[in-house]
Amino acid sequence: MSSLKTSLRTHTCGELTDKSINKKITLCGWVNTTRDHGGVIFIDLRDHYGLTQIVFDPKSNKETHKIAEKLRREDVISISGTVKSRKSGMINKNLKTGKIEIFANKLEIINKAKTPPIEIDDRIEPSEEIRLKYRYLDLRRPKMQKHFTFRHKVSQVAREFMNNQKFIEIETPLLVRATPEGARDYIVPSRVNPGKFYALPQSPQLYKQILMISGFDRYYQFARCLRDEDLRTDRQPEHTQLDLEISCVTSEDIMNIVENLYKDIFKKVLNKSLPKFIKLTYAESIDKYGTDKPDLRFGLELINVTDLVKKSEFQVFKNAPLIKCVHLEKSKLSRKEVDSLIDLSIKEGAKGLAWMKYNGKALESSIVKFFPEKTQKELIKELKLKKDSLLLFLADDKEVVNDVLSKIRTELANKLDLIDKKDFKFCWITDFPLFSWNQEENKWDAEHHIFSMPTQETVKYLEKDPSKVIGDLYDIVLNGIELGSGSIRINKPELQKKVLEVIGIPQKEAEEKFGFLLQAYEFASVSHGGMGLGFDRLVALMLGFNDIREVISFPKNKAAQCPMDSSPSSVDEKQLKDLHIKKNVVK
RNA sequence: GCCCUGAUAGUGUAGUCUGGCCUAGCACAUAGCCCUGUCAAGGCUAUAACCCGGGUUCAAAUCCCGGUCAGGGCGCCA
Repeated sequence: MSSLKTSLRTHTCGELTDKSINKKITLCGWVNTTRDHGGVIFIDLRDHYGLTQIVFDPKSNKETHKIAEKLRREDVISISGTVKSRKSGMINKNLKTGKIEIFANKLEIINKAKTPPIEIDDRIEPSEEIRLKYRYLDLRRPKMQKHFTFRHKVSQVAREFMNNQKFIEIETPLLVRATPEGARDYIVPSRVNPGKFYALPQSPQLYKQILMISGFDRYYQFARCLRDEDLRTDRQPEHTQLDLEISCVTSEDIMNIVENLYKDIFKKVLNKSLPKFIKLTYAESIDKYGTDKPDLRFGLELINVTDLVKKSEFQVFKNAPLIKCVHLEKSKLSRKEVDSLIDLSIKEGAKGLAWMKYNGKALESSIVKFFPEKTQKELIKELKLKKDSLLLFLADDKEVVNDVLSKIRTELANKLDLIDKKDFKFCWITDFPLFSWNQEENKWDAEHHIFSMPTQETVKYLEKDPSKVIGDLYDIVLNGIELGSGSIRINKPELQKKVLEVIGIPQKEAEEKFGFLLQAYEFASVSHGGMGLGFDRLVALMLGFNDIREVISFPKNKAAQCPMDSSPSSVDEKQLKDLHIKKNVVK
């Protein structure tokens, strides 16, 4: 007997096989398709588990056949009947239940359906707008049912892994203190505290650190994180992260645990064995790929040629602080395609993109004449050019070269189809600088977050030269997308205050805003660290999507609205009055 | 705040570059009829659309201007 048997059904639409021949059963579900032959009528009945073919034969039951003639797609019905095996020629191999069919002798229409505005079908992909407005119908589609079953599986494997590693799941508040750093907070007015506001958490960061101070050795949580910032394909106002924190660890320990977590997930969910994750320092990653989120599914590493080509008469190269190039072997790029890459570089902020082609004997391009023969020979030799090698050069200051050339690298890979879509290449990026210089505000910013521990070797530069301070920080990157980041936390209040001072939060302000955290650390904590792992992104990538809305049940549109329930909405004057809030909408 | 792209029946699209052959094509859906073995059934018939406003032109789905909406990106997102 089925474990999913209820008072209203004996089986689901996805489980009956030839083992159940002649059984009397009851199914309940949606009419997926009807095929009326004038006489016999076939109905594919659908529920979460699959499809089952129901047969209405006028010869055996006139009454039900008459009702069946009226059935339309998406009506919900309950049918009782007998499981019959199909003759050999009539087996449907595309269906789990394709070896059987149900001869109905009782049919009850539970609910007639209005004609749905979208097909419950994976053939036609409706527009984003329609999908979100009728999300409940969109979610009925087999594809979406699969996405959420898949997501559930991933989260179950992750939970199981965490539990086995002795992590305990602890929930932290949704109504929290607003934070001055980082993203814009969603704020919630407090009725009982006029003029005061809670914030919705951007992450459980402070709470999990405090949980370590409290002595909970290993914590995790599937935590909802909220940010009031503009949306993107991979950014929603709320997203889920697998948040974790561990006591008495080094970053190595944490990376090991997280690496094993991902390996376990890929093994158990996709049956894929992942090799050991590559580790790059921030400096190495910037050097080779121009970004701290490198996509390692393809090569095309950036080559620093500053010293090699600086001596040229080419003004652009002569004056540039950094010159890097990408070496494309066996290039078949047309002049037009190269031009479009040049356009891309300009759009992304470079002044241009220089190129040279090697024909097997000599370099060709309009700029070759500016380079002494010796330099040309060195280039050919050093970069091991072969016939039809194409070099794309970018000369500018450090930031522009790395930023733009990394985009050129990705563009090339997409254009030349160098990426195996089924490949998953994880890597760790470590040794991030703790601070970055904010030119607009003329101050230091925290590169990751303000609670990260400086490394022992570089902590001494904290006051003299913050740019030299390296954080005990690590990011996990999958296929060029940042999946999560973490660090060992500062657990000494004095050091924390110093770090806050560097980024322009003086002691007094620090006391006011983070006093509770600093105070907690006064009571002594073991060293600890952790990570926040983007869960929507992981699931989406595993399924081959960039769009996280594919794995979020009720996402917001680009304007952060939900077309289904029309949120955000206005509220009653009474509600506002209770909250001591006056509307002052400026347009 | 800025940039780019798009808007054609219920849904998804063709047509727009190069105005006229568009009385707007196709698929799915919907309605009706035929059909007793189909299976994302088949056949026939029918219903149904050029986002809004202005302009250019003999003529606008098509070109121009303004707006609205949607999507993608930049900024922003420690």
